Amino acid sequence: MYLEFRHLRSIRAIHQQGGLARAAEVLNVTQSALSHQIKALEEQVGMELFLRRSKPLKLSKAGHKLLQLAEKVLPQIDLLETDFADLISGKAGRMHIAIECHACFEWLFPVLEEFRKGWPNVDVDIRPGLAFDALPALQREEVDLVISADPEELDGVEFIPLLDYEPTFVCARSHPLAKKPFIEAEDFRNEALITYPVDKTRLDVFSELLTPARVEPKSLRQVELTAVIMLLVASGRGVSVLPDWVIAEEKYGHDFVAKKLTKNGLSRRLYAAIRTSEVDNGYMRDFVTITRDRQAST
Amino acid sequence: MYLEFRHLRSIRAIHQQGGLARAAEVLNVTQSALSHQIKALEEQVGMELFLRRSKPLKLSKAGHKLLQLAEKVLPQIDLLETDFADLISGKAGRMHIAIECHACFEWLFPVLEEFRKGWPNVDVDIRPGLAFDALPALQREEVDLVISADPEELDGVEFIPLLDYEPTFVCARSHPLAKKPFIEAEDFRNEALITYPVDKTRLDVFSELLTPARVEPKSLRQVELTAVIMLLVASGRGVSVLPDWVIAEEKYGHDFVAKKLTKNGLSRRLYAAIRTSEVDNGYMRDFVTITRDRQAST
DNA sequence: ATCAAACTTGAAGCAAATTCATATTTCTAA
DNA sequence: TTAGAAATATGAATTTGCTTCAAGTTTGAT
Repeated sequence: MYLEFRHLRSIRAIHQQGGLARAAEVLNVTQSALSHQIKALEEQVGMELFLRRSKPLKLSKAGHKLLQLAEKVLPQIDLLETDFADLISGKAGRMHIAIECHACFEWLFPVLEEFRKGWPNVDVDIRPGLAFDALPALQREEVDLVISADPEELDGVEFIPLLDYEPTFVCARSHPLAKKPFIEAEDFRNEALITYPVDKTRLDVFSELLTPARVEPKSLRQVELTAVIMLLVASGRGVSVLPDWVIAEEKYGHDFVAKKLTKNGLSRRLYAAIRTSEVDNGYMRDFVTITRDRQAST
Repeated sequence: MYLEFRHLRSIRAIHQQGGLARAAEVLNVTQSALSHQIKALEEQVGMELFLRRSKPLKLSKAGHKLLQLAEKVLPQIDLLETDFADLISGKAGRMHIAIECHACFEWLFPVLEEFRKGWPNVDVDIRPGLAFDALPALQREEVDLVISADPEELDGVEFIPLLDYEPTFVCARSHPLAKKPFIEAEDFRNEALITYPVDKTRLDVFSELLTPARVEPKSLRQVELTAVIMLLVASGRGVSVLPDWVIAEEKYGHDFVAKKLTKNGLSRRLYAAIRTSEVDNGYMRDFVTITRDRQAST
């Protein structure tokens, strides 16, 4: 059946106005056009849509069905228009986040919790599992924001500083290294290092310390969850290097000690990678603001 | 916004097929046409609907909104088509009934109860309150069936016999007339007659008996409800004339007696008035059949 | 780097919706 | 009943805008 919104609009208008002539005015067409249109529709459908004998042109059974559909469907288009207006004005949108760092969950969740309140029409999601090629995915618009510590010159992508953190050494209270004022690369030679299960190049310990110093730890163990890492460390099964914000979390207890790496400590910076076309988006900017504010307040 | 179903169909097809070329085949247009159409839509909306950089053409945020609408709306058109098919084939329809006789409720309700089971897609309703000009309303298609005892030659309307009944005299057991073998017009001269609140010309007692005999009852009282009439009659407050099927109803008790009117009794016939165009409708015929069957089985 | 596949673009053609002018129907009131 | 007015229907002409054609551009794969 060849039905179009135009037809539904006509049916509704004719019903509301109670006649072709008035409906035609409302619809900004001639009365003749409406007459032709309805006639064509009736041929399509194979039934009369209106009862012509009565003067306040009444709907037939089939006409009622059509009107019913019109009243259900047409308002949805209006809704769509406001949706589009929201999208254009930047009140609505999508912010699917790819995180390259496992530990980021720790601060990201609270930030998103706050964010959602201010931007109810923004579709927020976290997409783990594509840590490896998150930036290409950003360019392909598969995700909209990548949390990364390694900014690079990339076409159509901008890196906005989010927060600074300090990769920090942790070991059990009873551990021999717990007595040193700070930790150096050489200290890892005899240790069992616990890390997240990602490539060495993405781990601060290696990229910032061990690889330049050409030091390999005695053994390596990869663990998915931050809580488990802390558990293993606290019970003396190994040492680890984690961002300072993780160590500050109360929930992991106090059976471990944290130490600077190198005399002055390391410093790393996290960035939000965003498509250049979206850096001015209200919600994108707000996400950055919220993150920085929370960081500053701790 | 100028949106049409065509656009929704296109969006859906492109999404399903993953590309303009394949979608164009499905939609039976050239791929160029689709390209133009989408481009025009995007200009309308003010946003891109698809992400062109990726090969399996992906939807943008705005595109998703449209797809969402399409998946909600397009199936409803298909439903409409089956509705229309039902209407044309006569499986669905409307049967709004106007009754001229008050007492008809008694047998009509059970009939409709049975009818509904067989014709779930027929919209059944009883419309009291237009007893006076029910037949013009039938012609104007405001109602679809009129129950009437007075068939007339009317353009586009047919009268189909439904059932025969006998207008029967009722009075209290203790009433003097209860002893007579049958009742004549003259017997009403000293009686208080209770009738439904309608014009005399529509009351069997008058049209069939009293008016021809030029007899007026001592007094007249109009009562709406059948049950109340029976109550008044049983308690000796007056006499009445009702169809035999009412008197047969168990629920009205047995504190009254029924008598023939005139020696051989009166006989009246009820008709279903239907527009000629609908006499062959499956459900119209079935309504008649059900009514006759129930009548025969009592 | 080159080729093929897929999409875009502009101009021309064409079908279908609209308009104009007029006829017909329906309603109202005398 | 019959005008007269209002509303709807109809037919031909016109215009709109969708579609196609033909050629260009981009994208992805080898």
